[in-house]
Amino acid sequence: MEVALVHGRGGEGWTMPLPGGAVAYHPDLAAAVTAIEADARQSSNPSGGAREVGERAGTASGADGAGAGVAEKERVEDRHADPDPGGPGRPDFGHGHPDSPRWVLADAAHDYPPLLQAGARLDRCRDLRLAERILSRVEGREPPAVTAESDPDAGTLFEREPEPVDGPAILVRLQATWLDQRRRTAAADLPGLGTLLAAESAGALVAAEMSRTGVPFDRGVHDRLLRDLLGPRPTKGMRPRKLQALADKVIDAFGHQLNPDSTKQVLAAFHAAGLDVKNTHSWELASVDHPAVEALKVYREHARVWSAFGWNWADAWVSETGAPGAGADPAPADRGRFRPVYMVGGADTGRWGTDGGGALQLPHAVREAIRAEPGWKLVAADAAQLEPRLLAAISGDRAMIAATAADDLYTELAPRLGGERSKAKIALISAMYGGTAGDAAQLVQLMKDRFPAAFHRVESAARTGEKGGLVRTWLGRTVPAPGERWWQTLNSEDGIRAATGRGRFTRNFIVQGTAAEWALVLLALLRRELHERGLGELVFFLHDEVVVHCPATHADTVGAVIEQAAEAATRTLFGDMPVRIPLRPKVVDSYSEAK
DNA sequence: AACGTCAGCGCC
DNA sequence: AAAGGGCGCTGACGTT
Repeated sequence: MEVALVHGRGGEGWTMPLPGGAVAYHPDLAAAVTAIEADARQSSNPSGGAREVGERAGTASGADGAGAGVAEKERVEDRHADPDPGGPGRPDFGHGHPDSPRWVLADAAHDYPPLLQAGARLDRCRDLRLAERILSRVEGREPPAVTAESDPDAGTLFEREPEPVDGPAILVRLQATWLDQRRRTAAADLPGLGTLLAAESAGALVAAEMSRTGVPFDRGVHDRLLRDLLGPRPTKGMRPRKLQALADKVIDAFGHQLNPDSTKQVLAAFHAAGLDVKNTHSWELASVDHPAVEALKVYREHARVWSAFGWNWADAWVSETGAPGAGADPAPADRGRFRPVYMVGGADTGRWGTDGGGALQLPHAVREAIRAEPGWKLVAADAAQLEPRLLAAISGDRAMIAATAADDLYTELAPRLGGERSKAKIALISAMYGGTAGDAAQLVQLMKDRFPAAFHRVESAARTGEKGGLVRTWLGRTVPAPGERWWQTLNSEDGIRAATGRGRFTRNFIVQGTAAEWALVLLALLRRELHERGLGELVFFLHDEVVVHCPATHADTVGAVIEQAAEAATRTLFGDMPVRIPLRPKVVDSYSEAK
């Protein structure tokens, strides 16, 4: 087995060719990174002309089936032989040039940022850590816990091994893991699994790139929003003036001192006022007639913005512009970029999470501060009613698939689901989430009558989950198997509750998880297209919406590209099935104008 | 002082 | 507006 260490321009760290044009990569030691940084400084184009690492290292690999001039037909055939394909005709969603390898990384979240820092861009990759989790769960197991012991740098890739491995030896481990995963992917015999692994890995690249790019953010606007809501920024340890006034209103309403942040004190205060409330949730208090209720509600809303998305938050998460694209104009002083850390596959369903920054919970109250830079626009696009559309697709319910032709699915279905749009919405959401309260039970019954295939799909997922079984998304992402404790307590009261809860989870999993993978494929295709055509930068992703930052002159083109990517994502998952999943792009200056 | 859990609520 | 799956983040509170 040939092992190559590629120095300088084009390749960094340890690499080793693998079958099928893939290249194992490991960022060996700080020394290699230092060398890259020195090189990047010399080449003096850290942003606009990011180098394609793949373009050079591919020649170093000399791997089979990857020579220049390979006919398109052969490439397609090769894809069919490959258990790890990507998008249509383009393995792993990269641009698919013959000399562009698939980089096999132990953990892109760890290994890719230094490469980005050095000015490199990976076209496509396989993330072994993310793939391992997906494959383990397909097999009904839990992936090994991520601990210091299983740190790839210590040479123990998904297995505990006492002796450290370093230098080229790590590549042997990477290769073994990759081959093992290929074998398991093929053995799983799930037609979408290769696409899922490719999309997850592409997502890892997108996440690292987006964290680096950041969301354009206007500190001045943010400060103005906060001042309007809270008053001027207070000195440390003090509440903002307007927030303190709200706290005083709560105190006045109760007629005695208390801390409105303390649920214990608030609950006691309601009890002292002769009101028998179980807790202080907003919905529990909604039916309570007491002057403190409204004051408390407003206090909590504002306190939330202050503590979670206020000045301290901006200090911690908004950094200098460093705009990769918006080069020419010097950015105004209060411009910055919000740079959250994304966790690909952070939720079991495959949705992303964040590790700090709260990017996935940005309140609408501060979204006005997310603003395009001068001469640029934000193109924000969200998929309307993504989950019910995917329920139609995965269940094969013909009547519901036909209804996805409409822009507003709920209005389209209303005549058959209770008459009003709002009732159709409850019927669908309750079917997908397992709701039973209020009108829900009756409306779900309507679902059963009018759309039996769709109804059966979520019901059987719930039944499987209650019994401890496994359910999978369209592409094959699989729920975690129940733990030992789940089985042991099965017949107790707690066990029954846990089983019902798991049923609700698996019911929702097939829909939410398929939505997550559709969005992942969309992101992967969009990333490739934006880069190939040099149109703009992906800056934000939130479950079913994307935001691209681009020069104003490109905005309409970007909108069209986003719509095309959505259509391509739908075809990647569902082929000729006549399901429609529209994505509505909107060109705006501020994120608050979207939606 | 540091850490974990809970209640509550932000987003999809 | 409700119903209800998935998250992250906060301050309070209880424990070490």
